[in-house]
Order: sequence, then C-alpha cells, then structure tokens
Amino acid sequence: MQIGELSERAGVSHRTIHYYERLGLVKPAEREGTGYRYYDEVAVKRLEKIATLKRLGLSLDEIAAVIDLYFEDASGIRGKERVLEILQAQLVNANAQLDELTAFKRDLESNITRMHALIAEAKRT
Amino acid sequence: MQIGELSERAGVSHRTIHYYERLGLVKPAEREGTGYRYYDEVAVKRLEKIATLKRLGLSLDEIAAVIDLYFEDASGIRGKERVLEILQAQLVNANAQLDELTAFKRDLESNITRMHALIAEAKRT
DNA sequence: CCTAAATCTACACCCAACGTCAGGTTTAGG
DNA sequence: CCTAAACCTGACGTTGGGTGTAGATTTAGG
Repeated sequence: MQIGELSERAGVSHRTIHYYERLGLVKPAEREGTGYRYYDEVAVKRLEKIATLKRLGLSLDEIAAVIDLYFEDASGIRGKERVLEILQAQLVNANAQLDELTAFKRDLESNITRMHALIAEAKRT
Repeated sequence: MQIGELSERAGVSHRTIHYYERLGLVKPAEREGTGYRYYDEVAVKRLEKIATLKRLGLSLDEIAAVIDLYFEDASGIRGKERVLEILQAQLVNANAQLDELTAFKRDLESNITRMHALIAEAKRT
C-alpha cells in the first residue's frame, strides 16, 4: 500500500508519516528506486500503537525508544531482559496514572453532584 | 508571600507563573502600586491543581476553563450550567482514558509474562 | 542611607509536533 | 501515449508551553 492509503487507514496525515519516519518511528517496507514508499499491514498497526502511546502521554522520542519491542523480538537474553525492564517501568507508570485518573474521576463526579444541587437550588428561588 | 517563594513551594519557575497569569490561570492576591505580586496560600494549591490537571492531559486553556470551580463558585445559573457541561465532558473523557489505560496495562502484563517465559527458556538451553 | 537581592515589563527565542506551499517526479487508467 | 492524481523533497509557518535576557524599579538588612 502507498502512503495515501496508510494515511487514511491509520488516521494520520502523510506529512505526519514523513515526520515519524525522520524520527525513526516508522519506515516503508520498500522504496524501489523511484522514491515512492510502500507499506505493509504492520505499518498500520505500528501507527495505531504510536497513537495509543501518545495518548498515554509519551513523547515521540520516548515512543521511538520502545516501539520496536512491540513488533520484533529482542534478540539474546540481554535484549529480552532490557525489554522486560522497560515494560515493568511502563507498568509502574500506568498504575500511577490509573490512580491519579481514578481520583480525578471521583473528584469530577462529586463536583457534578454539587453543581446539580446548586442549579436546582438556584432554580427554586 | 512573593513570587519567589510561591515559585519554590509550587515547584514552577516564576516565569511560568507570569505566563499562567497571562492565561488567567492564577492571579496575585494583591498588587499594591509598586508592581510586586503578593500571593496567599490558595495560590500554592492552585498551582498544584494545575499541575495535576496537566498530568491528566488537559491543555492550559482547558484548565483555565475549569480551575475556578475548584476555588470559587461560578456565579449565576448560566455559569453553573456551563461548568456542569464542561465537567460532564471531562468525565466522558476520563472514562475513555481509563478504558484505554486499562487495556494498555493488560497488554503490558501479558508481554511481561511472555518475556519472563522467553528468558526462562533461553536460560534453560 | 546604601546596596545587593528580588521583582517588574517586554521582547525574543526555544522545542515538539505538526501543517502549508511550491515545484518537480511518478504512476495508473482511458 | 497523455494527463490527472498521487507522490516526492525542502523550506517555511504555526501552535502550545514555556525560557532567556535586558534594563529599570523595589525592597530589606546592615
């Protein structure tokens, strides 16, 4: 598939794909002499994973550092141990974010209740 | 307290406080003729709340739209209804983020398990 | 009263993460 | 074979969230 289709399917602009390529986040499956980029299905998954990691608050540089481990196996025991470390660090992080988000949600809910009450009261008078 | 102390206690630079002031996120308790800004304890709390909301992924503009409701009551029924809308939108958002984060965490855990297995196997051989 | 430290305003600059534009090349379909 | 649509590169613009710096003013402590 060419960059246009990839762009459409992954929901990012082709300029963004170019940009990500420069940062080492994605690369075309092949680029025969002509210059056109051709991608495979994995590229779609990759861009989707990038989007997810971005939503979790990682910078593009941070994503570049870990994205590969979702799509190729680390070689050698050292590589695997390194990957394991990174994954565990991310897990700790995710748990912290979950806690914060949960507290925020509770906060929101109580404020919503309060607002409802205030509005009801204001209407009564 | 002056801006230096506020800066120190809230863990943000005084330049950032100036910047936030321009965006309407904080304002000094008083500014007598001289020009110096003087803050009270609430300002510390405010800056901490801003930091929290930022960590949750809100932009400074979005924060500006809701921060007041943590520290003063919206005036008038229209104001309260507006605040309610914003809160409810944020709740929807928070729920979506929670779902995504939970899925991400599951993913991480399964990858961690897999890595453990791969490492154990590699060591056996 | 004097001076060093803190603060003031205003403008310029920085980085990340793109988007826009221009001018040229490649491809696919009729 | 021709042309419109897709693609290429490179340079420049933009937005968000700040930081740096200069030159002037204010304050506090000895």
